[in-house]
Amino acid sequence: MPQISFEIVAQCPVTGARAGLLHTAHGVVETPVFMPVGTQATVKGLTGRDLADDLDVRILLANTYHLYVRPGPDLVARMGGLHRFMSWDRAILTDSGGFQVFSLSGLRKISEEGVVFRSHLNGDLHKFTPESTVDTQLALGSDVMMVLDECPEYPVSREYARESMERTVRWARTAYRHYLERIAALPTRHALFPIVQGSVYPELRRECAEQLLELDADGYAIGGLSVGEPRPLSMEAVEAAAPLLPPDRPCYAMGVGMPDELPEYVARGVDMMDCVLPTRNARNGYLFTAAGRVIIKQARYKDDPRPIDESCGCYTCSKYSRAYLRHLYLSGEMLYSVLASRHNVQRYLDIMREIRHAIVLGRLPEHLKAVRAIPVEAG
RNA sequence: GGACGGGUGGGUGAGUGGUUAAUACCAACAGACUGUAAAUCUGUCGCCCCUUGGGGCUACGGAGGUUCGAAUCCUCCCCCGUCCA
Repeated sequence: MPQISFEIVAQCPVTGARAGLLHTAHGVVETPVFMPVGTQATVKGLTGRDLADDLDVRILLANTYHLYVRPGPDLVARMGGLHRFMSWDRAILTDSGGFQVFSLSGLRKISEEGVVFRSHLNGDLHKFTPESTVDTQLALGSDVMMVLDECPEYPVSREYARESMERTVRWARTAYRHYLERIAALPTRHALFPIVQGSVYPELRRECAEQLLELDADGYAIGGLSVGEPRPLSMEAVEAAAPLLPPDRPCYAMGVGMPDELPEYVARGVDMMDCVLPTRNARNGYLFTAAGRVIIKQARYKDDPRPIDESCGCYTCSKYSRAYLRHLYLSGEMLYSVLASRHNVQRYLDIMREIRHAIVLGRLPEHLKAVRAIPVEAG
């Protein structure tokens, strides 16, 4: 019995891109969707009011590894689960910690049973297994859980990519078996997505996708993207895997991407994405607009009275000038991060709404053509 | 008037004979960031020239001097601070 369901409302006849509705235990999500990243049970700089009432975010992402090492799944469970703990009653997807296998590579050791981590906070040793990460995510109360995977770096040899991919498939089977046992006894609904790996090798991607199909999961993810590889190779990896995944289930491209990449992934069959870029780049002075980037610290914006993006309806753009935001940035004021993050997340959500709208109207090819013409630098 | 202390590149401030166009931090300017060890990190930062690497010029309050060589030592002068008259 499905834990979440996916309803396709429109499909692009040219690309096959879909507009859909993802029904979760915590509400309905319009797809294609961008999920803001709230690693530590918070989207940095944004309140629940910003996210829900203002930006109308329907699903966000949290991280199992980070919440595991602090404050710990037991505490979160005691506080009523992650939704109640962070006061977010909409959907939550949790990453398994698989990405940390990659990003904290100096602090971990991979074996067949799982990964042994050294906590980046205090050096304590922790072991993550396919089963334990399911349990941890269930303790958090995640709506969409991810299997533990290994996200290999780039470049990686074909040999290691295969070895790693095959281990990820074995982990996914183990996790799934455990998951099915656990949810049978639960009244709540939690999906578990396997993750397609295989680095930049299309045949490994295909092989991985085919093997994961046997799990008959509610949705599938494509991982290992944007780990340093040239963008065309990311696209190739998705092109290899996405067509093999079940057409009636959501496809989630993990950890992507830049604004110009989002429609490209959707056009290749992706329904869900997440990325730290809108929030991290906001804090680092890099703002996204419909007309290209604005690096707010640049001297050219010193006395620019315009909003970040004249076509944006967000709170920041309705109230504040580039000159003011630049001043806040250079002064190191925390309000800068708040206002910039709100704008960048708005931009990402708008990008997804525009894509969805284009699919529903049957105009995705025209939309793709238009967005490909957006310059790098805003005026 | 006297006694100390001090004057260094946009700022603060190291450096007390060569390896110093001069540490570091700040500012300024530019860049990176993709399932967040990130409110982080990197580069440039006297002028001119040959587009690697290098060459030339000007620089540590001012003027002289000692020395193969001075931001660094000596002399005088000018400023600033503290203290004593």
